[in-house]
Amino acid sequence: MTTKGGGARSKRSKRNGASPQSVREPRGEPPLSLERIVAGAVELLDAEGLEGLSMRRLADRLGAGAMSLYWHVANKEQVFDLALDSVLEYRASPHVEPRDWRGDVVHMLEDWRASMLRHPWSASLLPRRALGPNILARLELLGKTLSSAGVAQADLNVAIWSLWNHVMGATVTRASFDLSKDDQAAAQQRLAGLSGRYPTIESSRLLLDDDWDGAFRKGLDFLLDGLCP
Amino acid sequence: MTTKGGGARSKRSKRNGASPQSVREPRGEPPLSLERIVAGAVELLDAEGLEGLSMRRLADRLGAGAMSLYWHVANKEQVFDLALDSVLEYRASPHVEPRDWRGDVVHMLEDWRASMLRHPWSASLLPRRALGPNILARLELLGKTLSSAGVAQADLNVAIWSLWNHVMGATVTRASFDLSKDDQAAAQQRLAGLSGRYPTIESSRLLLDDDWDGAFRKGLDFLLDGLCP
DNA sequence: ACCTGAACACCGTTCAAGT
DNA sequence: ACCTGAACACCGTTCAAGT
Repeated sequence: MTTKGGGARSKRSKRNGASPQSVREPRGEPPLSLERIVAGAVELLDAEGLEGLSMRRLADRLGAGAMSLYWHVANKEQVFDLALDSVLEYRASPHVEPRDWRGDVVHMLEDWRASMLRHPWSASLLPRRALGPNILARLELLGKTLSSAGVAQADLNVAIWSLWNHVMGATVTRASFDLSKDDQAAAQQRLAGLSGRYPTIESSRLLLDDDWDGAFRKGLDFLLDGLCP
Repeated sequence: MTTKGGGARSKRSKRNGASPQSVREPRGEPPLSLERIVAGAVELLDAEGLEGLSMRRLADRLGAGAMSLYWHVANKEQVFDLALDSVLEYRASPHVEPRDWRGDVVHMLEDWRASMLRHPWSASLLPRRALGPNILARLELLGKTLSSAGVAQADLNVAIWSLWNHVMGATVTRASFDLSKDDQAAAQQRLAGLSGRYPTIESSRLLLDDDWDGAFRKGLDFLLDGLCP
């Protein structure tokens, strides 16, 4: 009777007595495609976080038998990879004039960060073996912009990775700190309690500063200053 | 009989003599302290990676009953937090002269990165709610150095986080890419196959460039240039 | 071609019980 | 104070079998 938990969890469970299928849309069972799987995974991740995604729960949510996913997908890893890339699609603005390259870069990276913060699980997932097409497209656009802004070919990869690092580091840090404001306050408390062990970051209130957007933007400016003097 | 697997493992396997790992000290069972748990966790993580650490396997490795860990530790999360911090202890060099602050910062951050790369699992663990004493000590030292180098109080937190981001981003990226040289080559292959879809990063060989140390160092220099013009 | 349940080998954690 | 096994509610994945 292990299905009881899963069944109860899935929305609108009407006494699922002897129903052959888990409860799904009252009508029109959809056909279970790769797209539906990925979309469902993103929904589930948004709702329950990284830990909340299991193959069984995902299948249940899609109204499919527990093991049906494995026809469309090799394993759970792949579901993660696909969900991650799907969330990083970049809808570039029409963007007629290649005027302000610096503004372009800032905009691209702020959009990148914002996309990930909209799905906080993506942050801890990103530095991943599989770089999907959307991630590659973002890297390509970044590289192209930097290149046309005059970054030397020899410095290009370093510049790309440095900006990538800034986005990843800032996003991952923010996503994990944001989830626990209380812990944050507790940490600062602890700092204070240890009176004098960490005087600098205590007095700068490093752990309480929650202007993440500003810090991201200012840090990015510093980095771009160094990259393109 | 789901216990069969676990039972067979924990019964101090007398017959599977060739097992290099699960065998414990034949004599003198030690007393199972917090320190031993943390040390064992680090060993297990080093040997088997993030997925390889389970409470049961850890207990087995320590020669303890499966559930004994829970007397010393609240849950698995805490084991992760403790293992992570334990790996980030900073043995600062005596360091008499506060001469070259820039060199000091570079040294600190390279040590930080090296410590994490020695235990690749730590990279994907770090941006974590609990900042242990060793992590805080590193942040403190970094802040102090920057501050005494003349970074304005108003910019201090931004500077610290930017450098943190660089270390975290670079380390996580490197740790995950390093684990899959083949995938990396395959990715570049794929890039080439898509002829023209990603021309810039294809021609810069972004995915094949494996001078991680150099990229980290150069990116850090750019960042420091921007931070302290 | 697509989906399925049963089965296998695991998990983390609780708990009453042992010493 | 410290440790234990059994039990509970889960996992990912394989596989023979269904349609």
